[in-house]
Amino acid sequence: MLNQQSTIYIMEKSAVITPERNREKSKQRFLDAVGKILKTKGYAALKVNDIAATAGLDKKLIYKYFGGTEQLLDAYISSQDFWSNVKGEKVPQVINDGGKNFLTDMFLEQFDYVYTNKEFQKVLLWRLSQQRNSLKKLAEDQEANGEIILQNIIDPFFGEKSEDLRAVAAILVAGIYYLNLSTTYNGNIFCGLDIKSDHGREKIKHAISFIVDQTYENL
Amino acid sequence: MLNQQSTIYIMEKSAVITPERNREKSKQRFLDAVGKILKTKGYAALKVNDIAATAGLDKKLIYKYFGGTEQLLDAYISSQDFWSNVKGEKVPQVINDGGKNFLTDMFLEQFDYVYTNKEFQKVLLWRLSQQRNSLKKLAEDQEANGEIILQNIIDPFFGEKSEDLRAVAAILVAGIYYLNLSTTYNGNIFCGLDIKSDHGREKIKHAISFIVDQTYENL
DNA sequence: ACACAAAGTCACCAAATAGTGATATTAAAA
DNA sequence: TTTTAATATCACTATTTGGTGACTTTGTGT
Repeated sequence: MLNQQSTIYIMEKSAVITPERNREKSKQRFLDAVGKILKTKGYAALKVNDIAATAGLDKKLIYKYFGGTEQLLDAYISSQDFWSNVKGEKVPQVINDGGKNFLTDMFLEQFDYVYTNKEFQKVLLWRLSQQRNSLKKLAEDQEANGEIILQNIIDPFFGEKSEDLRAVAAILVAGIYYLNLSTTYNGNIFCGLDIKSDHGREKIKHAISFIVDQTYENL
Repeated sequence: MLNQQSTIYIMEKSAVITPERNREKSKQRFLDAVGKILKTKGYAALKVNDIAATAGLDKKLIYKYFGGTEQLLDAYISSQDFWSNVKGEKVPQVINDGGKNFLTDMFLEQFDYVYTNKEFQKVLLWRLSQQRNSLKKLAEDQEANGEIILQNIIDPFFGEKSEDLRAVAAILVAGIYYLNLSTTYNGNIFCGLDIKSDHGREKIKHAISFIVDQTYENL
């Protein structure tokens, strides 16, 4: 009568949904829950109660394992590696076009990456909206990654005009981010182009390639 | 003894801070309060209690005059004209360069406008983060404004290549937005350029001009 | 089998927030 | 002056959210 056990046993196939009593696995479940909520509801919905419910565990454990929601979020952020596609390691060994093709491909790839990766989109938004040190660190990591590429590819080729290409790159990266963020909530049309349609996205990609081309030829 | 009046009278210079008992003026005070909070604390801080406190009036009036916080925010948005700087009326009568100078100036002006106008920045963020019809309508208004310019300047000059210039314009506008948003929270450095320094901003502006130039010459 | 430490749950408190009924205040009409 | 209707305030409730102490459950070593 007293203390009705809340653990639910599903008898079919002997599948048992029950806490695993494994600290590490439980921690991971909280981290996963953060990712899930972030992806589906955005950073504003990252509340302890919700996270605990999503993880299927008691919120008390968040305080026990991480110290609090803040630290859990920090742990989540540092557990992710969003810049894997823009890593310095990807810089090719042999470059004979000043890196034009490499840069173009990188921008185009990034354009699709941001488009498909909802979690990354939410992190971008999160970064714009919240003062959190771990998020700031994310931005710094990104800068550090980019810097490798810039120094290895752009600087040698453009010499003293390097900063001018950096400015073009900045506009491209920023544009790629915002275009994809914008279409999520604001609507699909931007400057009269449907950014969610294949046609619209092709036009944008074409423009990206064009801008890089022109920069290499006429800067 | 009972019911101590909270209205505060400041005797100096006979300046009296007191509710004006004027519905329209009070409504305006609420709208102003929304703008003030938005500018200083961002859209997430737009709570009834805070808005009422900032306006110096009771929150009950928000329900009475607007119906609720939602409607107040809607009223605020429609009371503002955020696209005043990108209005179709600004299109010059005589164009002999295909609108190149006009477009360049518009982009450069927009770059500075977003940089200085904190309220506008918050609205951009707000639009990216919230599901609110009035915000979506804002985006549509913006599109409508831009469309006038695009149709009057770009379409006639670029003909069937019009969509390709629209794509370049989309990247530029989006880049201008994101670069300025990013530096507010993420840090000043973007692609190795200090977007808040005069030098960095000059480089970006130079890149904007360069991209428009190249588009007009080589698209 | 037993003790015990770690995993996990639950009931509770405190603070913040949205919303409303009862009441007071005042400008202006009668 | 009195009445009245609109303006405005206040005190209260309900809900949501973050946080914690006391408890139960369970795997493991003795």
